Amino acid sequence: MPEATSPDLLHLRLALGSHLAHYLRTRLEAEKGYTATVGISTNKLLAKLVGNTYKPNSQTTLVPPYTSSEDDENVDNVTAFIDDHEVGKIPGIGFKIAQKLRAHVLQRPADFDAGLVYGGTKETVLVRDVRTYPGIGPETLERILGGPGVPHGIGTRVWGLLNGCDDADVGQAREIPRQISIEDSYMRLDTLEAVAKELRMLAKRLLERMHTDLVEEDDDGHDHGPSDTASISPTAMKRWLAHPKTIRLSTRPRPPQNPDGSRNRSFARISKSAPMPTFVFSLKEDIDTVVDKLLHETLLPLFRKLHLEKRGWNLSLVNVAATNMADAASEKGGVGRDIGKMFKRQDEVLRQWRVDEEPAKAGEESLMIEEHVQVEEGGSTGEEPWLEEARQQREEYRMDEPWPKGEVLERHGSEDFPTPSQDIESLVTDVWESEDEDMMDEDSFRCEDCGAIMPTFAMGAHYRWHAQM
DNA sequence: GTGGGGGAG
DNA sequence: CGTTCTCCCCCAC
Repeated sequence: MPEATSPDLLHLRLALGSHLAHYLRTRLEAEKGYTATVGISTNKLLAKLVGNTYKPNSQTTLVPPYTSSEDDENVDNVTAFIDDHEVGKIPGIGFKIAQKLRAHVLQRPADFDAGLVYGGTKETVLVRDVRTYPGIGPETLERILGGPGVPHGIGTRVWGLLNGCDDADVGQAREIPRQISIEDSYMRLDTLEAVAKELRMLAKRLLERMHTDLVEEDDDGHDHGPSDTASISPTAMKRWLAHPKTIRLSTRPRPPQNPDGSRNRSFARISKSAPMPTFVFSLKEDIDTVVDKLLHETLLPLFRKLHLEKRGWNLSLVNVAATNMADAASEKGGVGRDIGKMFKRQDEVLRQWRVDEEPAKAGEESLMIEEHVQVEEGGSTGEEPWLEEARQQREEYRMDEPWPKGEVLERHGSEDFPTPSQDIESLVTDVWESEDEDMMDEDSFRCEDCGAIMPTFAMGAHYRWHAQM
């Protein structure tokens, strides 16, 4: 991995990221009541992976060195960190790809699958095993993994992942999903009567979901539309935020029995789709009436197209989806999703299944931050030299601390903080200006002493820096 | 645009 | 920790 930045700048970015992460977690919990776990590194892959290190309500930073020269005895921490992961644990490498990679290094069909739970012979294939396998590289991987239907450049992509490289964007959450689907799995579903009954229930649940997710009830004449200057209409109006243009029915036929009587599970699905009938968008008609029409005019016909044989099938899963979201849905520059609303909706959905009233504990949302953090070898714990946990979970966040975890810096004195120079302020400004424009608006701060502009979360550290000069 | 593959959380 | 339920993106046709 080429060194894209100087060690000092890398250090600064990681420190900024750690700081921001702690600030965000602190405010999220104080203002919304949600705890969060964060990973901080230079890309999404690494941030995500390292975030798993310490799970509830904490944050972890992958510390430098991120690179090492070949004559260096010690490998860089990125490699050291990622090498010990089982291949299938890498985001972007799922079950299928992992099986192919295992088969390659094991030189056999990688049959291990079902359960070797008790065997103890865990032949887990690690990233290291694949990464160092003779002849391995982007081209070899492309050949192993590539094929019909496989995205081009998969070899290069996976090779990057195995080496801790990932250029995937960290995107904004959409406020309207591209698809809404409801599904159920079954131990046995092989009669048309039963199917009709299930389809009715799925259709009803889908309609309900469409209403809670896609219908906005602006009870107040608030600022929803582009121009609502004279909209004094407290008319508790409801309106669709998006219209799914397509409805899709998919099933998962239970795979036929093997000769030897074994069950080779398959997840293969088949599907048929049709235009979404417009009557489902009626906000006046009774739900059950709409469900009935949808069932008989759309879903049942779709099912017959999907399963031409009248019987003989046995479905293990049925799914009904509303897709192809029209207009408002495809807005790209959407702001972040309101996670409070997400949990609220989840709660509504879950409530109907909840038998007793457990103390509805707040969900934990995970954050992941690119850029930054701190470090250097050996934290105070010593066991994982490449990890530094910011663990002042119970402490209140203090703006005067330059780092979420002050002790790390103490060990190395001034080297841990950027050398004071006249460039540093523009450096900091550039960093976040170019990487997070949104923060400029409401969350920026200008130092009265030196004029540096920075996000407010960095204000405390900045003043400490002045004081320490 | 449709249907299937693969993956994330 | 494994399964279930969603949701997403890509590809070939």
